[in-house]
This record gives sequence, structure tokens and C-alpha cells, in this order.
Amino acid sequence: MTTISRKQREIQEREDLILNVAREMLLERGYLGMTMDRIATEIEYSKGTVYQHFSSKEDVLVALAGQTTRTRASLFVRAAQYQGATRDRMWAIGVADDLFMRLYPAHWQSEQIIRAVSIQSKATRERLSQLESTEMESFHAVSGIIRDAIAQGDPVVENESTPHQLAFGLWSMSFGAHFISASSPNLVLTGMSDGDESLRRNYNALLDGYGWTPLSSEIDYTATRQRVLEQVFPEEGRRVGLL
Amino acid sequence: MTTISRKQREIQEREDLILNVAREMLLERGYLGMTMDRIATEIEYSKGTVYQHFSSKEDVLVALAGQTTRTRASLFVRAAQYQGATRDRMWAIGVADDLFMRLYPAHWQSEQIIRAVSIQSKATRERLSQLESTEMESFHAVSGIIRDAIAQGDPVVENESTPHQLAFGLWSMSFGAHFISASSPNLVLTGMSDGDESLRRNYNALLDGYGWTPLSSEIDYTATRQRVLEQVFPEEGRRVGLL
Amino acid sequence: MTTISRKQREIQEREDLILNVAREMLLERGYLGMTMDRIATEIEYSKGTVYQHFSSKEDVLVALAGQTTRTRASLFVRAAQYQGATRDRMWAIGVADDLFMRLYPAHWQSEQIIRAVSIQSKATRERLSQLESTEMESFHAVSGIIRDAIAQGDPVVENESTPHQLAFGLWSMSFGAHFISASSPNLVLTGMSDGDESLRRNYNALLDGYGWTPLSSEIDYTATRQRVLEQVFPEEGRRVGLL
Amino acid sequence: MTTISRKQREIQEREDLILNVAREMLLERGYLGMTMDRIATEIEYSKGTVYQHFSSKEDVLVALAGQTTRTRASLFVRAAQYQGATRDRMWAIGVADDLFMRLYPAHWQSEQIIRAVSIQSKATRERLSQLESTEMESFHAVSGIIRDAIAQGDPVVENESTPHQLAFGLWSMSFGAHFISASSPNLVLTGMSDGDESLRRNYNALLDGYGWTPLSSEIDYTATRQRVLEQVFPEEGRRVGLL
DNA sequence: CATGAATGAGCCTTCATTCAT
DNA sequence: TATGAATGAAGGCTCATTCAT
Repeated sequence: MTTISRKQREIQEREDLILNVAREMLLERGYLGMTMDRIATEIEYSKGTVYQHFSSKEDVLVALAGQTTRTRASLFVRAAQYQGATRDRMWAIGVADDLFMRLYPAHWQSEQIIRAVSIQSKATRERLSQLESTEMESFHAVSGIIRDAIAQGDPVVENESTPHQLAFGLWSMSFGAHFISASSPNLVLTGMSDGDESLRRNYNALLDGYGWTPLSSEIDYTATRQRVLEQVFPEEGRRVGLL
Repeated sequence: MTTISRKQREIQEREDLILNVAREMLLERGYLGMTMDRIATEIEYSKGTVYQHFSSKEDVLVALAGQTTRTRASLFVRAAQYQGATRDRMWAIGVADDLFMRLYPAHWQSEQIIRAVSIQSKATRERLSQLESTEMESFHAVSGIIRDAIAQGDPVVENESTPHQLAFGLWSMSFGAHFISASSPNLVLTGMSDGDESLRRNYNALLDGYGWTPLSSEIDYTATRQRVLEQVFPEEGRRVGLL
Repeated sequence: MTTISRKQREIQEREDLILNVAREMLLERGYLGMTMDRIATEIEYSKGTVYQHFSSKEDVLVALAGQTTRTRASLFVRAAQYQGATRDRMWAIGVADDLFMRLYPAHWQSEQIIRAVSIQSKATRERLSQLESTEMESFHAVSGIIRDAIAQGDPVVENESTPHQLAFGLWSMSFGAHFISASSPNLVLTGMSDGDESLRRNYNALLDGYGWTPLSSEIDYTATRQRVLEQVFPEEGRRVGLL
Repeated sequence: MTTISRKQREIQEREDLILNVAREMLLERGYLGMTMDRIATEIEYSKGTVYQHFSSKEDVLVALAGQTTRTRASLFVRAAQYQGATRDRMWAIGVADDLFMRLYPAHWQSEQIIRAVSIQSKATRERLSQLESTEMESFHAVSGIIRDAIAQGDPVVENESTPHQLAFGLWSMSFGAHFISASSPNLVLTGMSDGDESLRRNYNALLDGYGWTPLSSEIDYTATRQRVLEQVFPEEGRRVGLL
């Protein structure tokens, strides 16, 4: 029993090792620079062994994306559980998003590459749906808060599709901001002290635009952020130096 | 004289042909699926001829991105010239964005692939800055309106960096929405009648959040849109069936 | 153990095979006619396999030149160890040179092509210095004898740089004679029974010109040559039919 | 008449222009770097025009080699006409050789490249024989002096084939020395003040070895060289700074 | 004559994947 | 189960040469 579990642990560890190496390669040398050969060399096992874990290069990519998606979902779900007013819980999601970018910048960037490359791969189609369902978890963490807000009568301009639309809006905004920051850094720099700060402001403005109170002008968001970090992400906050 | 111009016209036409074929290939088969060989076969000219127009695959990609960026900039600049209240001019930009996506869906998608790929291509860095300056035109069209609003005392929550931040917010939102719609269609479909409509609503909510009046609740935006189309984009509006 | 060494032996053998095929190709079809594709076809392995042995075409070329240089150095060093008067040891070098040309005519010719081509290849510059150091071994074998002669008072017109200059002279003469024989066969044939014989005569005349005794007119060189072959190169002498 | 000759002159001039450009390219960028395209660009005419002068790339190469061979032959023939003792005339040939290397280093180097590349080109075989016959002129200039020496009873160890063999020896030595200097500069540098000086010494030693008097120890060769330059190559001597 | 667009064979190199040991 | 040699399709790119204008 012990033997087996040790073996399994070893297998798991090697799988993680492969993925870490692969991700770094993806970032540093691009999609074409991430080769099975190089991965094998780097982990000091043979190519055949790599193939024992992942049946193809594409498989590695999907696993990579999976890690990313799961990691983010876990942060988002935890953020949604923050104890407080719905608008504060919303804010907690923003903190989680920020945290994710700081903790795993490599994850985010590699995700973009994978998306761009694998959009057309048919073989992956099914696997992509697995990814999507994990992504949905994150999405639901967000729309759930909105639904809660509406349910408990918080002032939010609402109609039938508000939860989805707003969640989509926040998601889009966050995604777009990160993407543009990465691919057009100069555009961001010109006249803007900081892309992150801008995102924060727009994030709040959007919620304000939906009439969600308390409005951003009525609260001290820095304090809220501090509380969220302390209560929900103490360890992570410390790791990136925000606590 | 005629001879020369005919020849030059032919060359120009072939260049466009190459670009169109390349773009379609990029969309249908991805970055790796777009090969110089296939482009040559498709246009029914030899590989050498393709290379007479573009010195490398990367060159094709950059030209593709250039087309996209220029096309969008031209629509945005025209939209910004719409005669009306600043909030309406802002709305005209939204119409232009929508129009761009309808007129050239392929342009937009290919742009993403190029961005994702070129994040690591150092060689392109310099050329990317050319793209960026054209992109800046679009960006300035947007931030210019915001500046005008502030200058003429329109009610907008303002601070020093409002123009840039808001423009960045709108840009991010639009960008993110389009990207997600393309790469995670299911996420959009679930519970949402239409990604475009969501974007429109969030776009307005964001402006509302900045306190920009008249608020979206106070106007008939469908009518405004109609006017914008008629006055600024009559031809394009008709082409995509919005007029 | 056996398994491993068998595999390694096979690899070594294939490497030799590749080199032999490449050399012949170089001779028969020139630098441009030696292609990696053709090598692969010829050895009946795939192109990839060739690249597993040599990382580039240039690599093949350098390996080829290395073989040549090492082979010659080994013959020259052995010749220099011939037991006899210095003038006789000098003669032994001549025999070694002659032997080298008979044993490995292909080596020599391919060396010229490589030299001529690599005169401009900067990338190879460093690797060429490796070759040069092996070549230096041959050179030192020659100049060492000259130095010995001077040291033990053999009559040689001497000044400070005699060893190097004479060695260079012999080297040039041999090299030039071989090159011209190869590239202008008609020039050699006209009025000359034999390029080899001419070289031998000039070789001796040059030594005579330096005053090195016994002069060529005072000895029976055919006999000396016979002795050198028997004592130093019995196997090789037999292989080329000189014994 | 005038028109025609002007035209012909223009054609001739362009041909020279092409050849000069081609030679430089050959030296600076190697055989593969000399392309018909680049030649055309450089001379600011079209590719088609280049082909009006030379029917193929190979044709250019042969013409290049022809220039070299003719140039050298003309120097050698002039040197052989120096008025003086046969040994001095021999020396004049050495001066011509030295002069050739100084005046046209590019010629010599390009000659090697052409030889290395075109040894196997069948198409050139016939044209190569043209080259060879011009080369023979140089060769005969040398062997003619030797024959004269023998005819007029100058002390030279002779047998039936002495003229050819000695000429071949000198040729080989000069050729080899130049080649080695170019391709193994380090070998030459080590312990030798100067490749040219070594060549000169060996050249004389070889003649001495044939018993040709006056021996090199009996004459002031610097003075002879001076005389040769003044009487036979006044202009050239001045051009390279030897006069 | 001059031009230069068009051709297309051919080159070197890479890499995901397989499979005998 | 691990290994790594072998494969071979595919890719980007070059360039001598031709020929319609």
C-alpha cells in the first residue's frame, strides 16, 4: 500500500515537474520553443517517459491550461465566501483577480498562448470543454454574488440577465486590461500611472454604473482590500508583499 | 504610363490577395497552419512570388495586423467626429466598434493570434511599435472625446488621469468581450441572449459609473445609434444590414 | 555491458559511414553537391538520423577535416621517429607524405574544398583553430627534425628561423604540388613523367639547397625509402603495394 | 563607326564592372553570397542585363578566373624578358609573383574559391582548358628560362625533365605558400617573421639545390630585386610602394 | 536592348511521435 | 517501466534562370 502510494506520489511529482518546466519554456521561448525534446532534457528523464505522462504535446498544453483555470477558480471561490456586504464580496473578487496576476503571471501569459494556438485544434475540442467547465466555476463565483445581491434586495439595476451580463462585463474588463497591458505596454504607460490602478477604478465604476451601493465614492476601498487579504488570503497576501 | 500603373495596380491587388488568403488561413488553421507554401498554392502563384511581396512569414503577419489597426483607426476617427453631445459621440465610438466587428470579424480574430504569438518574438518588437502608434490613433479618438467632455463642463467624474483611464477601461472591456466571445463561446451563451448586447449594456454602465450624463437610463440609445449610422456610417451600416 | 558497447559501436560505425559517404560526395559533386538529403539517402537512414550525429552540414565538414588532419599527423609523427640520420628522418617524412596521398587521396582533396569554403565562414573560425592545432602536430614533427639536425651539428645552413622556414617550405611545396596535380592535371602531365617523382626531386633539392648533408646526390634514396617503409610503415606500405 | 565603337566600349566597360563587383562579392560573401541578384543591384542594372553579358553564374566565374590567369601570365612573361643572367631572370619571376600577390590579392583568393567549386562542373570542363592554356603561358615563361640556362651552359643540375620539374617545383612552392598563408595564418605566424620572406628564402634554396649559380649566397638579391622592379615593373612597383 | 516579375526545384533544419531493447 | 535512436513530413527560405512587356 505504502509502496503504491509512494509510487503514485512520485508520478504526480514528476507530472508537476514536467508541467512547470513546460510552462517556463512556453513563456520564455514561445509555443514553437517548447519542444518535447527540451522538456525531457530539462527534467532529466527521457522523451519516452514524458510520453508516459502526456500522450502528446497538445496534452501538455491542455494540462497547463487546466492548472491555470483550476488555480484561478479556487481563488475566486474563496473570495466569494468573504463575509460581508455583497458589494464588498464583489470587491473581494477583484482582489482575487489581482492576486492571481501577481502570484502566477506565468499562468496567465501561457493561457493566452494556448488559447491562440489551440482554438482550431479539433482533437482538443472535447478537452476544451473540460476547461470551460472549470472556468465556469470562476464565472459562477462572480455571478453568484450578483444573484445574492439581487435576492437580498441590494440596490442593483436589474433585469433578467443582469447577473450574467455584469459578470461578463467584469470578466471582459479584467481580461482585456491584462491582455492589453501585456501586448501593448506603451499604450498603457502613456498618461497612466498604472494599469492595475486603472483597472481597479474602472471595475468600481462599472459596479457603480449598475447602481450597486454603497457606491465606490462612499467607501474606503483600501481598507476593504486589507480586510479581504487578511481574512481570506493571509498567506498569499504575504507572499506577494501586500501584507 | 498606363502600362506602369496597370502593373503596379496588379501588384497591389496581388498583395491584397495574399493578405486575404493569409488571414483566412490564420483563422481557419491557426498560426502554424498558415504556411507560406499553402498561401502560394492558394493564390495560384509560386512561393517565390509571395516572397517578392513579403520577405518573411513574420512580415505577412505584421502587414495583416497593420491592416486591422489602420482600418479600425479610420472608423474610430470618423466616429469621434459625429456632431452631438459628448456622451453621444462616445456612443458613436461604440457603434464604430460594433461595426468593425461586423464588417471585419476575421481582422479582429487574426489580430489576437498575432498579438499572442508576437509577445515573445523579439525581432518584431520594433515593428510592433509602428502598429502601436496607429493603435494610438484609435485610442486618442476615444480619449479626445473624454477630454472634450471635461473641457466643456459635461458632468464626468474627473481627475487628472480620467481621459486615459476611462479610455483604457472602454478599450479593455470591448477587447475582453470580443476575445472571450471568440474563445469561450459557451461561457457567453449560457444565460446571455447576446454578447453584443451585454457589451453595450456594460459599456453604458461604465460611462454611467463615471457620472457622465445624460445617463443611459435617460436616453433612447437605439435612436442615437440609428442617427450615428445614418450620418457617419451610411454605407457601412447598409453593408452589414443595420440600415 | 555488451549491449551498450554494441550500440555504441554501431553508432560509431554509422558516424564513419556518414563521413565516408560525405567525403566521396564532396569529391564527386563538390561542396554544393554534398547535401544532407543525399547523404541520408545514400546511407539509407533518415535525414533525422544524420542530424543526430552531426548538428549541421558545417559540422560534417569540420569532422571531415578533423579526420584528415589527425590521420596525417599520426603518420608524420611516426615518420619522425624513424631511427637514423636527420636527413634520413627528413626523408621519412617525405615517405609519410607520399603514403598519405596514396592511402587517402579522398581525404586530401576534400580538405582543399573545406579550406577554400571556410575561408569566409566566420562561424567556423573557432573550430578551425582546433584543426590548426592538430595540424601543428604535423608541422612540429617536421620542424623538430630540423631542430635536431641543427642541435647535433649536422651541416644545415642555419639562422634563427631556419626550422620554421624550411618546414614551411617543404610543406608549401608538398601542398602546392598536390593541389596543382589535382586541379591542373594537364599542366603536370605535359613534359613530366610523374608529379610524384618531381615532388620527390624538388623536395631533395630544397634540402640540398639548405646545405643539409648527405646531399641527395650522395645517397641511394630508393634504398632509404625501402628501409623507412619496412621499419615504420610495414602495413601501410604493403597496403599500397610499395612493399 | 564611332557609334558602334562607343557602344562596344560601353559594353566592355559594363562587363568589367560586373566582374569587379562579382569578384568583391565572391571574396566578401563567399561563393554562395555572390548572387546574380546582388550583382545586378550593385551595378544598378537589371538581372536581365547581366545575363546579356554572361549566360550563367558559372560563366561569370570562368571569366573571373580568366582575368586572373591572363593578368598573371602577362606579368610573368614580362619578367622573363628581363635582361640579365638566367638566375637573375629566375629571380625576376619571383618578383613578378610577389608583385602579383600584392597588386591583386583578390584575384588570387577568388581563384582558389573558383577552383574548389568548379572542379566537378562538367559544363566547364572545356572552358577550363582555355584557362589552362593561358596558365601554361606563365608556366612556359618559367620553364623557358630554365631551358635557356641549360642551353647556354649555365651550371644547373640537369636531366631530360629538369625544366618542367623545376618549374613545377617553383610553382608548387609559391602556390602552396600562398594558400597556406591564406588558410592557416596562425601556422605561418608562429615562429616566422614573415611568410613572404620565407617563400623568398625557400625559392632561392630550391634553385641552389639544383646547383644553379650564382648561388643565393653569392649575390645581393635585394639589389637585383630593385633592378628588376625599375626596369621591368616601374609602374607596378610604385603602385605597391616597393619603389 | 533592358527590365524585373515569376518560377519552382532544392536546401537546411526541426520535431512530434513511435517502438525495439 | 524507461530509454533514446529512428523516422519523415513539413517548414521557411533562396536563387539561377526565363520571358513577356
